[in-house]
Amino acid sequence: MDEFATKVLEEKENFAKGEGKEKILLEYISANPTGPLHIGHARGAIFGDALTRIGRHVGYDVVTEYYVNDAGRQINLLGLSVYLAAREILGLDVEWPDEYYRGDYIKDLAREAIEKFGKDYFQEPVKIVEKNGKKEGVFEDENLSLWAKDKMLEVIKNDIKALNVTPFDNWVSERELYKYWDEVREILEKNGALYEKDGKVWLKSSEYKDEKDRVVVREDGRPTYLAGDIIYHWDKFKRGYDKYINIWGADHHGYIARVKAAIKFLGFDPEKLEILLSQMVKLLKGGEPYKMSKRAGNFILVRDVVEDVGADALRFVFLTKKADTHLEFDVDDLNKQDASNPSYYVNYAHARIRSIFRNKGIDYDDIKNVELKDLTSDEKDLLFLALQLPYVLEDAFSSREPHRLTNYLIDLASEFHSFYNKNKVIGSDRENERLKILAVVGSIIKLGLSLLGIKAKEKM
RNA sequence: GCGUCCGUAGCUCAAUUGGAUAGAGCAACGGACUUCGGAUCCGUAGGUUGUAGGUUCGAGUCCUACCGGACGCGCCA
Repeated sequence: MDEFATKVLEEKENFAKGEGKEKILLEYISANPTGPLHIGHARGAIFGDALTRIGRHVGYDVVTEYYVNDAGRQINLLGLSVYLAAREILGLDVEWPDEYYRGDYIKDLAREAIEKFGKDYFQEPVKIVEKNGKKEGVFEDENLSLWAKDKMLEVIKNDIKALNVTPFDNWVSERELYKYWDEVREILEKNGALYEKDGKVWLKSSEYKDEKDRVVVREDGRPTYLAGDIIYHWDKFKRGYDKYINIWGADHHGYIARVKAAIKFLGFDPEKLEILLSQMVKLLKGGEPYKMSKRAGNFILVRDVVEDVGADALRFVFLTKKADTHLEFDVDDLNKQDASNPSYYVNYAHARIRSIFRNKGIDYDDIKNVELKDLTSDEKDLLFLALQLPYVLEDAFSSREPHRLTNYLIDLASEFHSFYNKNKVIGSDRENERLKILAVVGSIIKLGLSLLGIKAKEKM
């Protein structure tokens, strides 16, 4: 054990590092660029980032990717919403359709759009038509839609940064992928995946576990969203990774079968695609359910929560639980900066250790050559647990369950606090041995937290 | 109705993937050295793991049915 303890202190943040494992493409968040990230997105974001950090540390070549849904109806709806909001600001008549995005960010965008495009741009009223019993706005100006989309992407990038999520390696645009549609369609046809019916083109996804076949080209010739996703996965698989991981919101689970079917029809191995679901977060506020709807504009912004409690506390809360089970918590609880927040518990353990070294006026390096022998059982237990980190990391990544690392850190902190209350360090006749053990524990906590994207506190 | 997932202490969640007496935190109660930082520690209490069967040496974990909940069942994304 002494040998490993010394290794922890010598290698510091490089302890338990591996290399040369599988190449993995990890796609996550991929929220529509039609609004800022809300608390539901945060769970997937934090989950994906923890996986990335842990995976990279233990030696996987993890490449991260965000798929930008910058085509289709939602983007059009965004442009329409900004246009209408601008007219309202300008004091012009507005007839509201049934569906449009609202919320302060739309108004902010509208004000900016007036600056950028000029007042005259918004003179023409929006025609409203009845479609399937719903009032729909007719809006065809791509310029405003795409401009608004780019603005939203900037906002999302800032939200990602605020969450302390490692910057993405790739941003892939759905819009740009459609130019490969003919090529992909040819492959599908050659593999007998498509047929025509009622003037539409269908994918035989029911041949591979899907409930029914799916339309990929509409009657008017426009490919559907699924077509875009097929192109995207074709593009992914062509890039030749060992494994592909997608993190989706659990509400998309019904989509898995058709995408896997498509991959098979493209001639690739669907087993290489692993889809992880991040369950919805059920939020309460003051004990009452907090209903989130993007269109209604009453959702909790990542930005606001981070401003309120900090990214670290939010990350810790999410990373203590499995990502694919339901999670419920009260927004008001995030404001409580007390013991009910386990991130304080772990951080406190670290801060205590640092405090001991401050009092002693030395650092970890100064005691790394102390030989550990004849350890008491308390000392042995604590050191042994701290040295489990490499196994925990391996396990947390291969099971895709970063919460195992978090719970391990809570265990380790608990073991330490207990030890601390029972055993004097400074001034004891085993001072040097104990300092070395605490140095190991401190290093491990710091490293573990950093792999969760949390910075260990020196003082609290 | 069909499909996917879930149901563990009053509350929020764990349980080394089928292993020994199901564990933490919060809430409750009782204690701890005038502190190497009490944001801590020690203890008490709290459970027939939704219900009923089944598989086996062994089930919170696997299978079946039922009860309860979430989500999906768009030519939206």
